[in-house]
Amino acid sequence: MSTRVERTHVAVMKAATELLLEGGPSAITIDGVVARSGVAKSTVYRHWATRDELVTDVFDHLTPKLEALDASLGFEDGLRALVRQLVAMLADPAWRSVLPAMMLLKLHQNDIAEVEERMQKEQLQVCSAVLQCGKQEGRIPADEDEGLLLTLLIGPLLMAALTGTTELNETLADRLVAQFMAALAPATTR
Amino acid sequence: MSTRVERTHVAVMKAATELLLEGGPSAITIDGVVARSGVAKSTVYRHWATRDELVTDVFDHLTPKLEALDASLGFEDGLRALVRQLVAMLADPAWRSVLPAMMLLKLHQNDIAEVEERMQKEQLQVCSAVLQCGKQEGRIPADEDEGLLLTLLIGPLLMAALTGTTELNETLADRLVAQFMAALAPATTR
DNA sequence: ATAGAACGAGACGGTATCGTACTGTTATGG
DNA sequence: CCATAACAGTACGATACCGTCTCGTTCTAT
Repeated sequence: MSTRVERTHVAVMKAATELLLEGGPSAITIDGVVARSGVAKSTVYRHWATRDELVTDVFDHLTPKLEALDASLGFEDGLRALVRQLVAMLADPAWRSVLPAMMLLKLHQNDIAEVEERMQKEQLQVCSAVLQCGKQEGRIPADEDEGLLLTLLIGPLLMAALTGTTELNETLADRLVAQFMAALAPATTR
Repeated sequence: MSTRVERTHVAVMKAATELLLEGGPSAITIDGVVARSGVAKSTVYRHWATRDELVTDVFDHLTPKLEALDASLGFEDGLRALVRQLVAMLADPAWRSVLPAMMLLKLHQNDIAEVEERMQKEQLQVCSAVLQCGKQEGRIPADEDEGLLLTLLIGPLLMAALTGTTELNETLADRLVAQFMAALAPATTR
């Protein structure tokens, strides 16, 4: 059993999230949230001081978390697991709709920029761990720029999610890992 | 010398574009455009029937064109030229700001979706020509999915433009081509 | 059981924006 | 030169939305 405060909080967040998915960020309207959630306006403003605060909270709750990978997997298996996790994340219709919204809003709204930054930082940490593993195994030169490698690795997934030119499935994931490894091979011999 | 009609048209588009870059799509306001351009509201509505029409027109005029490449370049040089052109396009600050806006709006607005679709179609044609060249040279299997290849090729550039994790320069371009070619090599031997 | 916190319902003022209408002025092509 | 198309300036009505406020009701913890 949950308290009343929790229930209304959840109801508002649910309504706001639905509005976001259906009509973009500008569709998150106090009046709209009130109408859809059944929660009174005065109650909404009891929980969030302003509309922007609510919007930011919605984005914050929608950012997917990347689970840390077991280091014992080793580089190649770890990489495969990472890409698989990224594919699952980007294949989610909700996130595919929210991601462009965040990309846009972060350019003009500091609140959203901070949320996006936190998310990226967390995800970068998980990704970086895998690359570190590759460096320890000698598959990646120690002086290699991690940001560059991650761009090469994740970029195609991002594009697939945003443009829909290619289906986000395991075929893409496997192909991507293969390409990444193939490009790495000559680098180890230099 | 230009006619008065052209001058006012340009003035309005310029003001609207500036507003878009400064504050995102929602910043394109008729009153805002009127204030900034010095063009009267009645005149704006003489050229565009509605606000959405103006916004769509702004996006349409901002979509970058990809120049068709000389087929005599051959596959590898053509690919290099293509990636160089894509880097230049995505390095443009204006386009880096407009692109996420288009990605979002196309999800909820048919006008913008059509503009984006036309752009993507044109660009795909140029990119496809290069891949066809590769197929003729036997560097790419004839049955290979072009969409998949382009995702692998362009994805990293798109990510670099959107997230800023890596600088969009020739280093990235060269690295990308190298990786792409390296991944292609084994595929020709299967 | 009861005091206090949380809530529902909705009125309200204020602001921003859209699109229209009207009047007088200015540029432009024939 | 002159008819007219294009323009400036601005008032206006219509919405949509934000955030505040009041008042009566319901839940919840002690």
